[in-house]
Amino acid sequence: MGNSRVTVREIARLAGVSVATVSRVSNGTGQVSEEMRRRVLEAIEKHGYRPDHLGRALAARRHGALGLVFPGLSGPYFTELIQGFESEAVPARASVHILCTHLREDSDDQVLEMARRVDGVAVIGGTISEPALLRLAELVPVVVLAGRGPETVPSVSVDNAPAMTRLTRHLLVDHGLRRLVFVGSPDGSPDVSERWAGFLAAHRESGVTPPAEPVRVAMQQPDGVLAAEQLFRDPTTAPDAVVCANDEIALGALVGALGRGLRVPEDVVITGFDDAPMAALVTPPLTTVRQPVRDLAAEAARLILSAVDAPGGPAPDSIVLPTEFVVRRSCGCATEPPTGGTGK
Amino acid sequence: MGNSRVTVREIARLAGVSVATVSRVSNGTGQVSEEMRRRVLEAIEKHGYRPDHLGRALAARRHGALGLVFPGLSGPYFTELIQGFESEAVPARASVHILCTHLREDSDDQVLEMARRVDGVAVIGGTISEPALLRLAELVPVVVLAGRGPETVPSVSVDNAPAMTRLTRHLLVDHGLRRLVFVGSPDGSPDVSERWAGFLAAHRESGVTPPAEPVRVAMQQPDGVLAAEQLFRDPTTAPDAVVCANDEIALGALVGALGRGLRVPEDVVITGFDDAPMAALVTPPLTTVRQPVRDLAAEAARLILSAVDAPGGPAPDSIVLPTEFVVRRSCGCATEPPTGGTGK
DNA sequence: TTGAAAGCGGTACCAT
DNA sequence: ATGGTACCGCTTTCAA
Repeated sequence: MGNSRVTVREIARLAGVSVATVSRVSNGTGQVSEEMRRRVLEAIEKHGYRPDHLGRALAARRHGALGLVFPGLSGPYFTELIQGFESEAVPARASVHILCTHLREDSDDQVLEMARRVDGVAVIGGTISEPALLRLAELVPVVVLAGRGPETVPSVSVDNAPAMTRLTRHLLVDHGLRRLVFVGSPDGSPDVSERWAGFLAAHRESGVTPPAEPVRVAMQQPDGVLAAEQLFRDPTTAPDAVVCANDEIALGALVGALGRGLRVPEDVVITGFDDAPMAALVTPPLTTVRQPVRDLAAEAARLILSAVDAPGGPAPDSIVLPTEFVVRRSCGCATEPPTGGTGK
Repeated sequence: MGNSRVTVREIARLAGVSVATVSRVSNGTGQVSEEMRRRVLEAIEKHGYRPDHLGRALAARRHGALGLVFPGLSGPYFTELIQGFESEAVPARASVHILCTHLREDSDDQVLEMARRVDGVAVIGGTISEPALLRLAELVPVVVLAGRGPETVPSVSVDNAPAMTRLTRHLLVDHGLRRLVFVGSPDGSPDVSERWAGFLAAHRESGVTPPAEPVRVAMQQPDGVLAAEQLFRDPTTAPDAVVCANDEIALGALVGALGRGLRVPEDVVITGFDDAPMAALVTPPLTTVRQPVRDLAAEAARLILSAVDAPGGPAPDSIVLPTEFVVRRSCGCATEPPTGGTGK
């Protein structure tokens, strides 16, 4: 399997210098005379020497890798997340390990195992147990992405609750809607749980009785159409508005509603969360909340990277990024006037 | 950062045995007396010793990691792909490194860099240059996923061309459609290029003149709606049928067509490829080609894993997995009679 | 400036 | 069955 078996000693022998010198040259550290440097470089070039990552990592006691743990990637949200994370990791010469705990019982162990192969880990909120998170945090720097961890673990998230309150208030107050439902499972995901809380808060604020329970479904398009089927089966109990935990669900619900011959927003209002690329392209375009997913992940990577570089430093503060309410047609608005920050 | 600093020597000293014995116990290799084993286990337990992955990897000259390279993950296709790959890697105690070359100029270098950190790599067809692929292959075992590489590099793919020919023939012959368009870019993706070829072949077969060029767009839902907008802007040049390179595009095109007030399949037929979960759930359900994405990735992982275990062995044969034509309503069929293998 | 040598954390061969 | 020890490939003192 090729020439990857060339080692420092080999090069040292070939160039007639010591391994220390080779190391210095290949790393650009220390002082090396022009003459030596030339000889070494020549040998390196000639034999295609590239320092072995393992040897280097062992000596440096650093893997040069970051971990990213999520439930099971799906949809544009995770796409953005991974790319945002990579956008910071790659320039820092750190590779990215991913782990989908999705549907696996032993995910806590898997994560702990991963901790032995990376310098730091970002965990999507809700993917592993709190004890496991704590254990993990004493092994490597950890940050919770999209959620909140125990006090000691920093996190990066968005202002889900106020954003969802704002959106729900718009439906309740500006559009006078009364029978709203919330689609999504607050149980496993901190994000969704906060959005559900924001949904409830807006109801409380307006004195409208909210539904007792959310419609619990997963976060993908198919789940949205399934939810729509269930919600619109019986016209007498059908809601005025379907507030979805994310755009994927909303897109599915929209397809499902349209497929049953309903008009949106005339017969039913549908809203999302994320502002995924499709949100603006469907008919009617989706009213939603834009969140900076890429930045979120990039911020997480940055936090970890700096914790890795400054071991023993103070735990970084948690970060909450702002969202933006995006009004389009699916909520019943004719145009898009009231845009702007979440506003509190 | 916790007790991860416990080493073999430490444990050996604590248990009053040699490092060799500790190693034997912690690996379950060799013969160890009950007494020794107990003492060692006790010390291990007490100090929470877990062998360091780097030390182990260096000694074994094996990373215990596999790489997965793709253009830029998006949509259900890549979700399935990653999970299929992981489903084989994780049980083999190999972690998964991912690399999205998407929009990066130096992807060839990135991939070569990755090769130094993993034992083998799966590369999605069309993501890196052929020279880079060859270089890569002399560093570690490589398999091309969804595409074909140079003769010496094994690949795993599906029978794209015949499958697409079958689907197109159905439109041409069974439905008598004449003005078909193909949406997708054959350029970067071997999969798409084969599907385009299959599309052309069916036309040739039936003596129908195919469009001179495909409608080149990326592989996601937004691209599909954009394509629809462009295709249906001018009614006089609108196609009878939109054959999409994958379901994502088809879903987008469907949304776009429906959004413009067109009826599907009455006004225009739309077909996909993949049989993603949404395909069966939209209205009308999508006629498409089912491909075993998960199996594809799992097979790739298996191939790499066995190449890693049997270094110097013969290059494994390339594998072509069968697809299944799935007839639903979007092609104009009332029901779903003609199902079955691709048939050749 | 350069080199010898001591690790980094494990594994495994070779004696005993 | 057990222990001593030489690696694995690279970095980094410490002397010269």
